[in-house]
Amino acid sequence: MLSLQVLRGNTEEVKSRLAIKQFRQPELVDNIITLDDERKKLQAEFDGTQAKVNAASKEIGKLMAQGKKAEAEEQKVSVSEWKAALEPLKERMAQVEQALQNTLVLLPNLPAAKVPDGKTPEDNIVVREGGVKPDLHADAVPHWDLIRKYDLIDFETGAKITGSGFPLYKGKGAKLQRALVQYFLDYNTTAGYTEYLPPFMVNEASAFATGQLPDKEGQMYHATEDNFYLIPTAEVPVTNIYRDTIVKLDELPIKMTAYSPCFRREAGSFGKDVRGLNRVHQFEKVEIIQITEPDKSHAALDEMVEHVEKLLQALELPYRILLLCGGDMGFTSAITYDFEVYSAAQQRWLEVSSVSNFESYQTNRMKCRYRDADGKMQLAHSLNGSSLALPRIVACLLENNQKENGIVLPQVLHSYFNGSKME
RNA sequence: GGAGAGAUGGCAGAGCGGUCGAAUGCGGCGGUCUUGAAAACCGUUGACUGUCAAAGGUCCGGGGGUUCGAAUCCCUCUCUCUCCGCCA
Repeated sequence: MLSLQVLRGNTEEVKSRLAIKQFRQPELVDNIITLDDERKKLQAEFDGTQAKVNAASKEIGKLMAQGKKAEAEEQKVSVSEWKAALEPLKERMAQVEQALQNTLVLLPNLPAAKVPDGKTPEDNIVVREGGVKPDLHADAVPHWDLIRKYDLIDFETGAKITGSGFPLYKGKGAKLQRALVQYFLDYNTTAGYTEYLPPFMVNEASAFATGQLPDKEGQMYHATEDNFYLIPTAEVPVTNIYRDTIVKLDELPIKMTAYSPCFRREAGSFGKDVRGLNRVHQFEKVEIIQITEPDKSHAALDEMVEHVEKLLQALELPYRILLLCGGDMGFTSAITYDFEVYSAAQQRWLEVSSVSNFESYQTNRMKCRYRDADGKMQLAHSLNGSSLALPRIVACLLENNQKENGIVLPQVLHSYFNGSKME
């Protein structure tokens, strides 16, 4: 969440930048400042009275030690009067504090300077394209037909076991998943990311810290009996490793990677968007996460973008990189690049990665700080990105590499797949 | 699931209801000494809030209670450890 210092210090700038994010309630910023003023006023009053109570209590202790009982009793009377006055103050403070927090979490992150103004995906900027769109043979078909042809995924049985959108990978389909996960993790660890295998359910505090709660409550599966949430991405458990911590300056940047299944309810989707692997409730993903010093986070973002780009190049897939406009960005992000690969048989671009800098939005919620060179406590910055989300990569690998007699995998996967072709 | 023990500063570990934000050790930082380092010695070393700066306030797992006063007593929740049960 945004810090009060920023809101108070740059009120008008905050409002205009929120507008780029298509946030329509600038009055909330003023409400927050009013509430904070109120909070400070109450706090000052409370503290003053509490100070008197504390002083008198010490005095009573001394008087008792000296045997001056009568004087002690006198003091006790004053203390109880002060304490009575404290009660309503305390209550009022709790209310104001609660209202302040509740409003504060409604504000999305501010967009970075580079972020283009815009409302819809059409306003996103294509930063660059790479790779070559393949010329498919005449009988080329979409991946859902290839999946059936080569018996890679049994959607129907997945639906029987659980429900629609829970694919059952099978045979070479399952093996390809494993190969991709393995390859992606190796690629990331080689680049200096430390590998983690996190819990796949998180508690409320973790879901709040990275911004899934309260904003995206309905998009997560919720195990109500234990109040755990199934993770929508490894970002949640992995970033939370550093919740409530003060990291040492020389530990930064922290680079982490993790494989996890991802669970998304995604209510309300339909049609061709959800066909085959385009959109599912459970999928596999390898994530990269960084925690950095504030003045280095934007360079880290560029580095992560390049990292993911090279991975797509290694997979020999046609891709493009989009800089998202204010209206299409996530709630918690300051700047986001989306990666899309071209699905040749569907003739459309599919999002396979999203790389974002959250600046101090998550770390402020998480209380993840470090001490800078001057010994001052500062909020770190957090970033993450997918490298990569599997289903759509698989869809494109299948579609783009289909030949009359099988699917030819890119070179880099041969050793992981223990073969070069699916027939 | 049952029984018991515990949760204190970066770590380890004291703490009689008052003078405890908290002994001590280690670690960290600064210094003396040294060509440099080690050792030794001296000093220093939690966070939040508030403020120009301070004063003041809050925090000893979370929440509640007793008391003029709680790290210390009571209740409750969570977590950790040990033993038993169950089990991949």
